[in-house]
Amino acid sequence: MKKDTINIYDIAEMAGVSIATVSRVMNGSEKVSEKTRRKVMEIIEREGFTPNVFAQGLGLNTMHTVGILVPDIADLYMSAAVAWLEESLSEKGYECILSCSGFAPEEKQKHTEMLLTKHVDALIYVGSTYAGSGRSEDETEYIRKAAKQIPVFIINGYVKGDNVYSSVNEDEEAVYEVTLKLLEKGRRKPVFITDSGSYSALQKKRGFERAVKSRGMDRTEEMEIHVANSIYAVRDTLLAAGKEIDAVIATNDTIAVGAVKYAKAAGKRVPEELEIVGYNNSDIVMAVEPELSSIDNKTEQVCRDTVERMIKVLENSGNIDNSKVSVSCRFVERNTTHIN
Amino acid sequence: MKKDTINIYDIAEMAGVSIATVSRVMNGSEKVSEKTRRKVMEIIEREGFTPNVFAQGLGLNTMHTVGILVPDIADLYMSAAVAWLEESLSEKGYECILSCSGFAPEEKQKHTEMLLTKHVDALIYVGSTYAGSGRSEDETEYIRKAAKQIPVFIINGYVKGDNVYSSVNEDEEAVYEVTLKLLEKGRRKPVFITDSGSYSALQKKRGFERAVKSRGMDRTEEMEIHVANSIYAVRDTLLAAGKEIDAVIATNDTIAVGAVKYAKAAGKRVPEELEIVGYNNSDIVMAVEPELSSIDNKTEQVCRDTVERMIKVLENSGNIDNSKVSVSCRFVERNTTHIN
DNA sequence: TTGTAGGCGTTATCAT
DNA sequence: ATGATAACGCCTACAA
Repeated sequence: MKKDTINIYDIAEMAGVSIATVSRVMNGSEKVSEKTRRKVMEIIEREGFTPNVFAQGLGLNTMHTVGILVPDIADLYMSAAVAWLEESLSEKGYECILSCSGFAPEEKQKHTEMLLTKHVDALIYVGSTYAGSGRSEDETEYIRKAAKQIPVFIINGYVKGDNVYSSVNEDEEAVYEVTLKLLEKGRRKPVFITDSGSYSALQKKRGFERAVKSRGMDRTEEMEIHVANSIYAVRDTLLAAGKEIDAVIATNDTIAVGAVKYAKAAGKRVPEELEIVGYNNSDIVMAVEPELSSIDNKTEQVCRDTVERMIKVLENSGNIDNSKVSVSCRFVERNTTHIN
Repeated sequence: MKKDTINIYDIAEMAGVSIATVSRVMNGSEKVSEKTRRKVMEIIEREGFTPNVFAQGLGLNTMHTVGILVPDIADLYMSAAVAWLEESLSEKGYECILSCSGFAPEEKQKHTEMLLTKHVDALIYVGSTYAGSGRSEDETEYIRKAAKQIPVFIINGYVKGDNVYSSVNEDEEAVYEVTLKLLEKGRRKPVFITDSGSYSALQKKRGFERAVKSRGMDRTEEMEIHVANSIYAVRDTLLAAGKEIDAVIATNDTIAVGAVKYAKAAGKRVPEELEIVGYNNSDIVMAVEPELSSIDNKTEQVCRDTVERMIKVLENSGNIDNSKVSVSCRFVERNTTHIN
């Protein structure tokens, strides 16, 4: 039985040079005469030779691969983010290993370890669920541990630590501003709805509360609803609560759609009697009727920037790049609000 | 500077055995005495040793990794499929490398080659775009070429070839039946709308045409519309066409939502004046108003089955498993039709 | 049951 | 500019 794949020795032999020379040609070293380079290249191309990545990895301890962790790739926001990340990474010559961890802490850790085992060059966590609630440092300990081995990047969440780079949206500000506008236009019974206790959800909540208080209103527990991330769950929760509400600020678009469904079920006109603001400005905003006003958190930009930073960190490792980057959001008004 | 990672030699030394023994313990070989096994295991665990995957790969020529190709991970159907695939693969101890190829033939081929270069154990193509239009064998040649090296699986598309395993939905039948029902209920101006000329789109079209003809109607060019995969594009195309239509069969849910938007813009009541059927039964069906009737192509089942088959093929390689599996679809009626 | 040694295909460090 | 050779860390005949 013959070898199945051609290797550097074969090429060396055909070209009548040593493997060292072939390696130099492959890696674009200067120290090869133009003549030999051409000769070797010709054979490499003719034979369609590509170096064995395992052997390369063994020596260099890298396979130009990055691990992407995501709680749920079927989620609109996450899949959009992964799409941008993959594109950017691919442009830069990196492959990505996708790992869907779910939301459970043990699983997040397990998937992280799995990826480290594969010797990826960096880790990118997508979604603020990985940043925990901020209540305890322990929640994010596994991230710092990973960061001891390779640089770690977080999309939309802040985790403190050496070698961990965060990219966060100015969610507090965005929610503050939009809530304030709603109140200024006369809304009196706003509710904040979230499905999560993550870093970013907390930022948003803070923005909401700040706006409410700044208008001299009492912020009450009743103004804040925690619910599963499902259209029907939101609709039914609101119906069951039976409260008077005239504005909804949701921490994602799915929840906001649930609010629209609630309005329909309860016979409330949107936006006249109930204004609704979503978050993420995902593709679903167009599907709903009326079309959803939403806060755009600039996924594309954040993802591109993150990959850019990753490359920088990887190339001049030791770079003291700014470890936390903020990007502002943009309110996109459609037909579920009327504040501009 | 010290070595950064502990290796099999270190463990062997600590345990006072040879590396061969450590290797045997790691791989669960029978030929190790219970005593040494325990001693070695203890040290392995204490040190948290994990074998270097590159070295393993170099020898065994596998890293327990599969390549997943997808034209667009931000698409609802694709991301749902990838979610199921990743979950199943992960359960079986496989990692997945995600590659978003887009729809261009050269890119599909390039991404395929990239993945082969990484020595993945198998390739999974998600979406019938990879199966081409069926007009020419050339379109899918790159798939057969890949299949010479590793088994190839296709989710929702059929490609003929050795070592390529297809999983297809009975799309023709599904569309035939639903179209027939619509016609039987009195619809006279149905249109079929697609964004694609893929294998599965063609199956669907065939089902549509068969139903139309079976009712003694003339199938005309006008009944079939090709359009970009965008809500607004569909809406505007239908508005511009200004045709009388009373039923829409769409090849995906996004297109169907576009039809709903058209109905609203044109002042047609759904489903009374216009019935609309989507495809994929994706999450978006709930967001629209009225909620979308859609054909469920059982993504979860197809993905799980595919991974199951993959494992089988990988384990007893040479297995002559059935290379084409069909799964039937299920029409899910919601509020854009009234045929049941 | 255990150990020795060769091979997997690169890259990199020396000589030359 | 080029070649020989030693890592890299694992697996697995083959020997003992």
